[in-house]
Amino acid sequence: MSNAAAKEQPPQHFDALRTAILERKHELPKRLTQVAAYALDHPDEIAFGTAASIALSANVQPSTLVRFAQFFGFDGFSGLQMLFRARLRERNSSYEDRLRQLEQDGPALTESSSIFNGFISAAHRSLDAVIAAVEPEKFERAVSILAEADTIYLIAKRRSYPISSYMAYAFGKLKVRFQLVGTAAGIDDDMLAMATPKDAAFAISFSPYASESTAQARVMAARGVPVISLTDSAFSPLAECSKEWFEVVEADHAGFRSLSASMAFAMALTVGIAEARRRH
Amino acid sequence: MSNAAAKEQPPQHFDALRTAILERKHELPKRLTQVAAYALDHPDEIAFGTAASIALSANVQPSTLVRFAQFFGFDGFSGLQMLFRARLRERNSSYEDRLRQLEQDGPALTESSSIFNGFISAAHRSLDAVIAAVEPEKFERAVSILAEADTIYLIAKRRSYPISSYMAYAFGKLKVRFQLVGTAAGIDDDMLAMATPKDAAFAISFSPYASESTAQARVMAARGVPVISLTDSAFSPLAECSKEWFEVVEADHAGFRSLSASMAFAMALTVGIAEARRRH
DNA sequence: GCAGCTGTGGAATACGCATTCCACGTTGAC
DNA sequence: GTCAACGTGGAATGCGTATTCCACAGCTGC
Repeated sequence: MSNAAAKEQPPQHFDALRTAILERKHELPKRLTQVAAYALDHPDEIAFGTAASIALSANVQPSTLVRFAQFFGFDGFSGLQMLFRARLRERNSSYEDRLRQLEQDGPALTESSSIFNGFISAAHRSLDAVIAAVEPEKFERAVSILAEADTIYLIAKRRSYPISSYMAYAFGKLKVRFQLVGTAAGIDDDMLAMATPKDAAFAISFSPYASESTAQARVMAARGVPVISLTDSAFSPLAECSKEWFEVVEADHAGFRSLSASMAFAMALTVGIAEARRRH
Repeated sequence: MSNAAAKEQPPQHFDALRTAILERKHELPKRLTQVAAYALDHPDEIAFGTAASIALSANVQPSTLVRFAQFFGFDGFSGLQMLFRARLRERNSSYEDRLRQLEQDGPALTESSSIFNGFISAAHRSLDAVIAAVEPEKFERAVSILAEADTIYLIAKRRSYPISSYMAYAFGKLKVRFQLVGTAAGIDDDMLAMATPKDAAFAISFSPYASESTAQARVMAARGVPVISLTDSAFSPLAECSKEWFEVVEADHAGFRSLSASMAFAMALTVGIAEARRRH
C-alpha cells in the first residue's frame, strides 16, 4: 500500500492534515474527494457532529468517513475528528488575539490591510443599519405584492445592476418568472410595454439616480404596475412612484461603498418571494 | 418542585445558562455546586468530553452530571452539552448578542421577517469568517500583482458574475483598465488571446464551478498571465492555477447564500488596487 | 431518637455510536 | 470479452455512551 508509511504516522495537527488532503486530493477516489471537500469547507460540522450526521450532510455513507480517515493514516474516524476539535479550541483563542490586535495596531497596519478591514467593518455597519431601518410589516407587504405578480421586472442600472443580476440568477434557480430590464440596448421600452397590472416591478437605484431607471419605474407605475423599490434616500425619485420602498444606506470606507447590505436585503426578498409562492 | 417551570424552559443559550447557574448556585446541593464550578471553569472540557471523562475530572459520578442538567430543565446531560458546543462555534462572532436576540424573537415573527433576519445574520457570519480567513500578507501580494498589471481581466460566470460586474463598475470609476470576460457570447477567447504576462486576471468561481471560468483561468495561467482568484473551497480547480487565491465561504440561510462577504472582499481588493496604483 | 425526605454513589440498562464486513458495481488491463 | 482489483453502499456488530434505577447515607423537623 502506498499509504503504509502514512498509516504509521497520521497527521498530528490540523494544518498537517489540511496540507496532506490538498497534496493528495488527486489520488482520492470519488467519494473520498467528496468527503475531503466537505471536511475542509465545514470543519465545525466535523468537530461536533457524529459520523452518522456528518455522513448525511456530506451525502456519503458513514463507512466512507472511516475509509477517508484510514486513508490518511488514522485508526478510524474518531482519530481524525480529534484534530478538528483541537483546532476549534485553538482557534478561539487565536481569533480573539487577532481581533484585539486589529483594534490595537490598526494605524500600524499596511495600507491594504486597513482597506480590507475598513470594508469589512463598513459592511458590518451597513447590515446593522439595514436591520434597524427595515420594518418587518413593510417587508412582508413587499413580499406578497411581488409573490402575487405574474412576472417580476427588475429595473437597475450601473451600481445597482450587480444586485439585480444576482436576483435574476436566483429567480432562475427558484423558477420565478422575471425580466431583467437593461440587458440588451434599445429593447427595454418594448419589454416594459408588455407589463400589466398583474405583474410587478422591482427597481433599484442609488444616488446619483440613473434617469433611465427612474423614468422606467414611473412608466410602470403610471400603467398600474405595482412598483417596489430599493434606494438610499427618502428623497429618491423612486420613493414617489413606489407602492413600497426601502431605504438601505451602505456605510462607506474612504468614500467607497460596497453592496454587502443591499445584497443581503435582495437575497432575503428573493427567497421570501419564492417561499411565499411555494406556500400558495 | 421549585424548578418545574425551568423544566419546561431550559436555557436556550450559554449566557442564559451561565446566569441561571450563578443565580441559583446557593440552592444547589454539594455535588451539584461542584459540577457548577467545574462547568464554568472548564467550559471547553464540557463541550468536548464525554459524561464519563468529565465526571472523572470533576470528581463526581456521571449520574450527578445528568442530575445537574435536569436541575436546570434539560432532559439530560446531552442537552446541556449542546449549549457548550454552540458557544464554541459562536465564540468567534462578535455578533453573538444580536444573533441570540434574533433567535429568541424568531418564532414570534412572520416567516418573511425571519428570512430577512436570517440573511442579515448569515451576512454577519460570513464577514466574520472572511476576516478570519484572509491573511493580510496574501492580500497584500494579490493587490500588488493586480496593481502592476496593464489590464485586469475579470473572469466570472453565473453566481459570481454580479461581483465581477460591480468590480467592473468600480474599475471604470477609478480609471483602472479592465476587461470583463463573458459579456458578449463567443468573443471571450479572442479577448483572452490578447492578454500578456504584463496583464493579470482575477477569476471568481463558487461551487459548482463553471467549467468555462476554470478553463479560461487555466489558459491564462498557462500563457504566463498571473491569476488571482476568489473561490469557496481549497478544492476549487481555480486554486491550482492561481498565484494567490482566497477562500470566502458565505454562510447560508436555509440553503441560500448571498454575496455580502464576497462583495466586501471584492470592493476592498478593487480599492486596494486603485490606491496602490495612485501611489506609484 | 425516630420518620421522612433529599442527596448521593454505583450498578444495570438500553440506546446510539464508530467500526467492520461482505456483496455488488465499475473500471481498466490483457 | 474476461478477469481482477478497486471503490462503494448498506447491513451487522460490538463497544462505549448517557441515562435510569435503586439502595443507602445524611439531614431536618418533630
